[in-house]
Amino acid sequence: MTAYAERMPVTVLLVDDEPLVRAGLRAVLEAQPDISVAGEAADGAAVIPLVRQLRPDVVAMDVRMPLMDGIEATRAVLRTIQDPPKILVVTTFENDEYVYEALRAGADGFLLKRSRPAEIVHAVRLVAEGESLLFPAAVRALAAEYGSSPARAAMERAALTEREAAVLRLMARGLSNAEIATRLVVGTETVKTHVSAVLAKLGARDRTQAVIAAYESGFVTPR
Amino acid sequence: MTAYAERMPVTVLLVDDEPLVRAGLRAVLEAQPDISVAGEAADGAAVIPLVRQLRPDVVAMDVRMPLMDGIEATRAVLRTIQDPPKILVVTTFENDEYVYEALRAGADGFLLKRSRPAEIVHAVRLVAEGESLLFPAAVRALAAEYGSSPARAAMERAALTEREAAVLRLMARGLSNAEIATRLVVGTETVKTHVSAVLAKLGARDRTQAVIAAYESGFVTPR
DNA sequence: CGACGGCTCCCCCGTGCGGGGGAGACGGTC
DNA sequence: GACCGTCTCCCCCGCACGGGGGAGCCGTCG
Repeated sequence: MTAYAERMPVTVLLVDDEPLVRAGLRAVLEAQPDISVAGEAADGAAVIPLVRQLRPDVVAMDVRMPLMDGIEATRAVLRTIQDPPKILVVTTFENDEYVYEALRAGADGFLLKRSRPAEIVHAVRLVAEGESLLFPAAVRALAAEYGSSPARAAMERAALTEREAAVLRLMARGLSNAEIATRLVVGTETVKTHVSAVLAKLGARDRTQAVIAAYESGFVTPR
Repeated sequence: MTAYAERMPVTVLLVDDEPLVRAGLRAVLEAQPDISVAGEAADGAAVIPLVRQLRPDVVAMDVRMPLMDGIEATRAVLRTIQDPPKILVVTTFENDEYVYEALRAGADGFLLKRSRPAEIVHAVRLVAEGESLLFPAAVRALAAEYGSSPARAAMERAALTEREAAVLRLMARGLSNAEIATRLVVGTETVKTHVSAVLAKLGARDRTQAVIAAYESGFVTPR
């Protein structure tokens, strides 16, 4: 179970007033073994203490929020926190005046909510590495240059393979081997192989212990 | 005990042009054992064949989509499909003219993207049961009556005895029946009795689902 | 008093689970 | 070319798990 957490995964704090968007970002990002969501906030006003506490590498920050918007929150983080996290501004609209405001305020990147999961993942990895993503075009260019399967390279260094992670996620939802097989459109024997691999890698004796490890490690999260 | 999957889970088709929203809805809905996402579509134009193929109970339909919008798609489904699925219109804005259009076109419900997960889940369950959700206020009222989180509500209704709770705690730490028996200084048959009671009360099919419910309800917590 | 619920233990029985082994196909790396 | 990792599928096999019964002991409560 020392799997992911050990090799310096990218930790992300999600800040968006819509739980659905947070859930989506979380689902997309947690699917990557080298990215983990450290926490969530529903408003910019809650960012400062959370950043202090969680020390995330990246903050995925919505622009429009009820109490404190993304611009104010970005300014507050950069002013208040020493060695601040990278700030990835998340927005709905292509040409959002607020986004440019946020970038002027010091945000490191720019991400459209309508982006494909691979692009979202890629954007998080890039800003974490210190790259700047100022325009959606840049995201696409970089994603294209990266190759057809962006996740592959990172996956190879991960403890769980892509397939094993998928199986673990379904295990953590309470699915039986047969149900997982149906869902993934493979045979039950294949699922058993993956389950055995997961158990071995997590040091779990049975699927219940594996699910516990998934919760304890943050691979899946309650709520 | 024929727990969740048996009792006719609600199947949902997600139709939204934004992958992030689909991922969010999927994450929220799949967290419920009695709800499963049958498929996804990125545009209203793809809905008809998918509905024919998947026969979902509910279609969660975005209003604004590039090729065919939710109104047109709703009309198309109701006109084309015999015994059509319930249509739950998903929208970003509180007062969206398009939503009323969609409702006039025959949609069964109305859901704001900014809704809390519990509300989303509740809305899906209700339209699946034939209820209509025409206004957000109705959703909130019902959600409020329902309680904070579905899993918690299930736990509260469960009313585990002291012994059953003790057994569940140990289950959630990965112990086998034999180990729990040793720990509690009782026979394994006794543990099995308690485990069965826990499964029945939580509506879980096996110990893994019980442990998941324990985490989701906050009965046990990570870390 | 009897009824009831919680805790304890017992039986039988089917099966899902997990370990062990092997194997073919594919895609990379060396 | 050989090699390795992943994904896929197959076999056998033992056992823990979970469902279905039943039963005795002990409290509380009407």
